[in-house]
Amino acid sequence: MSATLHDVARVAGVSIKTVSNVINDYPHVRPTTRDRVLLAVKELGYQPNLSARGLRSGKTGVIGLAIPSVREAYFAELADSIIKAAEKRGLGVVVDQTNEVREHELDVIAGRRLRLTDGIVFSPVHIGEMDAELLNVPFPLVILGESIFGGPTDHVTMHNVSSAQAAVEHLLGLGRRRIALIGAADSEPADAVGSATLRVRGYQQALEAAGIPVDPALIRSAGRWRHDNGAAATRALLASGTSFDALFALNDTLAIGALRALGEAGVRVPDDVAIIGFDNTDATRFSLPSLSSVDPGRDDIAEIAVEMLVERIAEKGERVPPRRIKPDFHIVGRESTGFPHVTELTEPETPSPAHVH
Amino acid sequence: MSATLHDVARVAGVSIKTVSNVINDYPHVRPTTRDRVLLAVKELGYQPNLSARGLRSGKTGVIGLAIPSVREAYFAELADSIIKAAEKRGLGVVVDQTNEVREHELDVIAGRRLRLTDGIVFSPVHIGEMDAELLNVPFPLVILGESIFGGPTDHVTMHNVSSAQAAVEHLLGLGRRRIALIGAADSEPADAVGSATLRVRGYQQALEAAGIPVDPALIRSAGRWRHDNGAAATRALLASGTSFDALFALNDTLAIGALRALGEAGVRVPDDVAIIGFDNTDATRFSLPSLSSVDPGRDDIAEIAVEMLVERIAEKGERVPPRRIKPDFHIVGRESTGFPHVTELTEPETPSPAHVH
DNA sequence: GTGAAAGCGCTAACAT
DNA sequence: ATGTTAGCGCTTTCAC
Repeated sequence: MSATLHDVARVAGVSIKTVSNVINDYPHVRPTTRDRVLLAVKELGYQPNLSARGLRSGKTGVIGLAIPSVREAYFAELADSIIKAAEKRGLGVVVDQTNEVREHELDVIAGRRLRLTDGIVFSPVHIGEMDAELLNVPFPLVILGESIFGGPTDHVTMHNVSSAQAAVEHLLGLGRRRIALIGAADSEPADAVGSATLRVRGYQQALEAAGIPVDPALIRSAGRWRHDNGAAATRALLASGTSFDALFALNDTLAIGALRALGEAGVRVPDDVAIIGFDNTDATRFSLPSLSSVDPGRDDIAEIAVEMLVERIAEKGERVPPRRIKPDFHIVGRESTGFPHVTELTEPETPSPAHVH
Repeated sequence: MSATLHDVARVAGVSIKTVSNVINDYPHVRPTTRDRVLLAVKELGYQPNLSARGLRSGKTGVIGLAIPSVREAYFAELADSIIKAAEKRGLGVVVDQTNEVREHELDVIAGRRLRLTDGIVFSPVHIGEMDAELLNVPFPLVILGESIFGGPTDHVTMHNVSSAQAAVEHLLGLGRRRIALIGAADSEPADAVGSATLRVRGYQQALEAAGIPVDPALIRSAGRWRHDNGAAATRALLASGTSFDALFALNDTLAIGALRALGEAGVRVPDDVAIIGFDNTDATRFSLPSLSSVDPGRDDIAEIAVEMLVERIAEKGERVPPRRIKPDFHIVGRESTGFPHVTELTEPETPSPAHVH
């Protein structure tokens, strides 16, 4: 099989402790000794056994990311950002998909999944305030996207309420008054703090502040936030006969489904109906028309979450009290709300060198 | 800290071996003993230390997935399928993003990343036939998406050439004769076997079979297969003044970028230009117009890849010779090539139970 | 600055 | 059917 510390030590003519010191960049090693060891390492193609290291040190160098599904654009982009943030710190990422199943989410916080990890970044859907005590877990945990008030855990969340309010104000600013919403939660548990609930609250606040009554007929639930459900909710809205001149989709994927449904029905966007989505995913810049959206600061969220988790993993003894961070958001106006399209490259540029063989 | 086998053994009044037998479902344990052990397990909240198990057994229960980026729709959907296939078998998945950087890809096959895994599913971009010997790795490896001819590794690939040919035949069947292509490789290494090269070959074969000369002015490279590059390549094509009545985008994301660029230019799809993409990603069903595409059998690819990897991981002694599998593909006609739109739910239905608190 | 030895928690061999 | 023992490869005292 592969070489061990002992093999390297034998070849280099030193003890395994010295080899270990070199591998781990322990400073007090004589340069000549270090070189001898490194030579032996290269010669044998030695690679440390991470299971053994993990057993001894209690750290695996891997963190877990528990999200509903990588298949959904927001989470795909989030996972990309999380993986990059982890890689910067030398950490791997195990991705676990909860599929929005509460039992699966409970497994995550019970530590029944993702067990070879040093800590977990978790984006729950069905964990509410009533579950706060469950979050008292014996491993580092950072919660994303929801705010479990009073919980014992670090959170990196969004300004769900105020950014949703700003999105609706964006529509109001266009003179629209009959503003529909798709993506509300199907049912609302008493302790709901999910993104859907909070964004609906922002919608209501914006309308109330403008002196416009909230019309329940304009608020549609949509199940999971996927294209098909966005299209279906919009078709239902059209079929209901309720008139509307703007649409707030609680995320971009729903909005793109809505664009499709409106297009099929011959409704013009933004002339007849203005649309704004949420998340500012890559696809928003390439639909026809391009889609206005709320940029919730996703990259910041990922970076902060990983940084917090790393701190918790390194923490020993006295615990820092739980922290709660919300990055800034901003509204991005595009064609779907009457703004001009900008063809700038806004997808992140990643190095793509020529084929060097 | 957390309980160990010894703790459980002490509480249950048995030896640690018996506990281990129970944990690992070893059959020959007296039911009463088993119950006693399980009680102690529950009482102590015992969870096996996977690092220790990994060290001893040589297996971690985690596989690696190395792909260019989860942010790209095809890979997001692939990762979803791979994670589900792995979960069925009790395996976790560490996701590693190569970003199409060759050095990073070399790290993957050198085992310098994803080292806490039992095996790796790898979708390379810059590994060519000349690298075949590098694939002689000491760990289970399944290659996706490319076929390194004569390599020592299991492959699950697509019918890149013949399905691309079928896609172009689909366009020819509409009576189109000036068929452009976007997404060709920027440069072509001598040993290129990448998806781009193979799909271009299918394009050429289709044209040649139809007696239509291949016009290099109709073939555009596009860098990475992202929306922005698809739009840019299409704008360049339009700006070049070369006339075309159909467009084959080498993947759906490029195609959606192309739809955007054509829409901006007032070109009607499919009337003026018919478009077909590749991958049959979720987004194809919700663009305006909806996008015809090649369904390469992605779910099958994921399932087969994980199954092969699991077999290799379990393999001892005599090695089965490398296998090469290509699932069936098929062409999906939608509005962008003049087919009617179907509003069926074709995104996978995943369980989404009500909020049960 | 380097070495010797203990032991992390588990599984596999062997013994009973 | 259950117990005993050794040891996976590493890091971590504690010597020297």
